[in-house]
Amino acid sequence: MATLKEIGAELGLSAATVSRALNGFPEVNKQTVDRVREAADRLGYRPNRVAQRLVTGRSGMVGLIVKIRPDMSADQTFFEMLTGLTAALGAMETDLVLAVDQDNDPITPYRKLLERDILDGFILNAPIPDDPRVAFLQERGIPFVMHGQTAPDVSYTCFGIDNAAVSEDAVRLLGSLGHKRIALINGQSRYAFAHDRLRGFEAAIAAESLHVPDAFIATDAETEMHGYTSALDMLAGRDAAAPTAFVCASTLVATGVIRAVKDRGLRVPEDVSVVGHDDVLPNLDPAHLDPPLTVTRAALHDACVPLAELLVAHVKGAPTEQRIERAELIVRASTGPAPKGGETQWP
Amino acid sequence: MATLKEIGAELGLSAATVSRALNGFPEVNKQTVDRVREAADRLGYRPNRVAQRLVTGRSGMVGLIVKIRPDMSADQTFFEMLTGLTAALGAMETDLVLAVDQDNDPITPYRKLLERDILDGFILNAPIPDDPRVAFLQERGIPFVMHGQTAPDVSYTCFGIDNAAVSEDAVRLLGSLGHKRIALINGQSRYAFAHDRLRGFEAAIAAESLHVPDAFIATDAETEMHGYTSALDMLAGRDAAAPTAFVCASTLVATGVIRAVKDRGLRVPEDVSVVGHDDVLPNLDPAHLDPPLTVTRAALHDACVPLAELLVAHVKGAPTEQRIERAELIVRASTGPAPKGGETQWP
DNA sequence: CAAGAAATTCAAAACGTTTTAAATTACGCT
DNA sequence: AGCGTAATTTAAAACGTTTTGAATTTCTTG
Repeated sequence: MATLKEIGAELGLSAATVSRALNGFPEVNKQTVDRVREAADRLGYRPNRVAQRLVTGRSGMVGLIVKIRPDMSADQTFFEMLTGLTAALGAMETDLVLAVDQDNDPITPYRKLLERDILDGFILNAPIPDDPRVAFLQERGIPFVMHGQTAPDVSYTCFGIDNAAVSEDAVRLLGSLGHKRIALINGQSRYAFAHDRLRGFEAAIAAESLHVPDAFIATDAETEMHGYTSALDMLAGRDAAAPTAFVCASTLVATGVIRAVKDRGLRVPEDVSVVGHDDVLPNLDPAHLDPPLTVTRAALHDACVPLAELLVAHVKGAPTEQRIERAELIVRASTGPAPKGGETQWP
Repeated sequence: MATLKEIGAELGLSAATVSRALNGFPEVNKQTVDRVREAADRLGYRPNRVAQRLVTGRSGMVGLIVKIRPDMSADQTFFEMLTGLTAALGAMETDLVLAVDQDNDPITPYRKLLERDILDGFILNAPIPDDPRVAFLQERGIPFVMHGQTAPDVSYTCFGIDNAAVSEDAVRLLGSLGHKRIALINGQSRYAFAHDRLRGFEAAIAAESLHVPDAFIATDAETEMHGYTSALDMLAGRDAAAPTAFVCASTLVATGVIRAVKDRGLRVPEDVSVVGHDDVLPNLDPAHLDPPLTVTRAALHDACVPLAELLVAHVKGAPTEQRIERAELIVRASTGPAPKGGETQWP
């Protein structure tokens, strides 16, 4: 309720000095800083955000556009990101404005929100290869941060994990355990991350001097059921030709794969090894599966603070920056040595 | 990009007159209004929201706090409301700030958001009887609008449907068709709406001079499965004592009830009538069920514009206002005359 | 045509902050 | 003392709008 001017009057200072004292400018006397801090506390000063924004020219709000599926079901990961982002942005005095994308055209919601002219920037998620949103925002000079990236090397600000390395780590682990026939049950092929996973998979397979038939690569797996049916298909062939290891898009898909392996009368990891990827979502702990699941792990909520920081910095004028981190490989009981003698182990 | 001052300079007017012209003040010359409008269009004028907010003292942002369940699944109705509210508020130059409630304490998220001192008011949903949020906000004088109400007569601003009337209309219809044994499969008992539905149900039953045993009232039904199991339980008793009609909390619950009736070897509506309540959610059209479902209908998205209007008006100083509308009764093929001769019809 | 009323417009203040450029004070050194 | 420099503070402008109170113009009417 108190203003800078009031604090200044209280202490016999100008509003300018009070402002500088509270914002930690170096040229203000240490004693003065203390007096100002005390008075601000005492009077319950809270900066008027609107006034700050008027003078800085920024609104203090960034946009997130949520894509809704036709059935309007919420993505399991949505709330995880929403919680993390509101918290991370809130700590930086920035608000998150949500809009909902119901159109087929991916950029109309951005255009609509920009027309209202109240946003400093955007957080983009779920990039697809050659994402049209990137071109749209870049040519207008609108700051944004991408969660993930549309291609291995990009020039815009982004944060995410190295999805090629995710597959590479999994394949390298399985290769070192002697597996020769490794299958990939990949995620939604329209997204860039799935392309990266596939690329990393193929590169690692080649590096291990292995060969993978087309039938060992499934796409668009999202649910437990997808994992189940895909794995069942691959395990249904002649035993000698079936995979001995699965690299899965997610923990959820991996649970389906494990169920398929068991239904086929096989054991994990004695007959078939399974690797998943762990986004660290609530109530889906890969360590509590039977058997505990070997995963590459990168908590989705760990992305929120970096995303917020990168975006806010960029809005304030910082140059674009790319931060791509490596997921952690956590080996648990779902991976083991390739079955000895190969096909003879099958029931 | 253009400012009021620039438009004024262009036309030889003061910024004040331009402001008034654009805001439709009556004292400005008609010709001037036209000239200003034209120039504003031509120069692509957009009012600077931040400046407006600084001078009006309002932030132009209202808060919505989303309650997340332990499993972090999104409420089916959440996106429906989110879409509608962002659109309705956007049309009134107001932004929606979302926060996520993960606590058990229902008011901490409100306190946190208020501390940041950037919100003009709140939209509350899913009221429970004697909702603590109401007292909290009222004693601080924070404007809010409630979707629904905590009790039949309240003094705060709210919008919703008459949930007692929902049950009354259903029971009255069934009564007029000769049904004597009517069951209620009610929603989550912690919410106020379920209390209202029960109250209306009991009042209507009494008005029809009927009697309903306790076993005919189920609570906390949310899913298709809840409807299925509850109905199966009630239909499992001696035929002569089983209900001939069900009043259901929702369309989803009603689909479960219909499935139970069919599994029991009975027909809808020849043996058992079913009434649901239609929130008009995507991909859940009661008219396309088999048989088409008789419902009380009140589209959830129709609440968004009134909620936005009531809140914005209240923020601007309008007194509290209660708007409770009556849901529409739509009779379809799932309701019919009570089976003749009563129990003799049963297989 | 003057006076009064009505219609229209304007200049200036206000909102609360940041920032620029200038002013003041303090300090060290000859 | 005096001078230059560094440290600290200030006054004022700026952001773009709304609103107040006054001023100007136009219209009526006697």
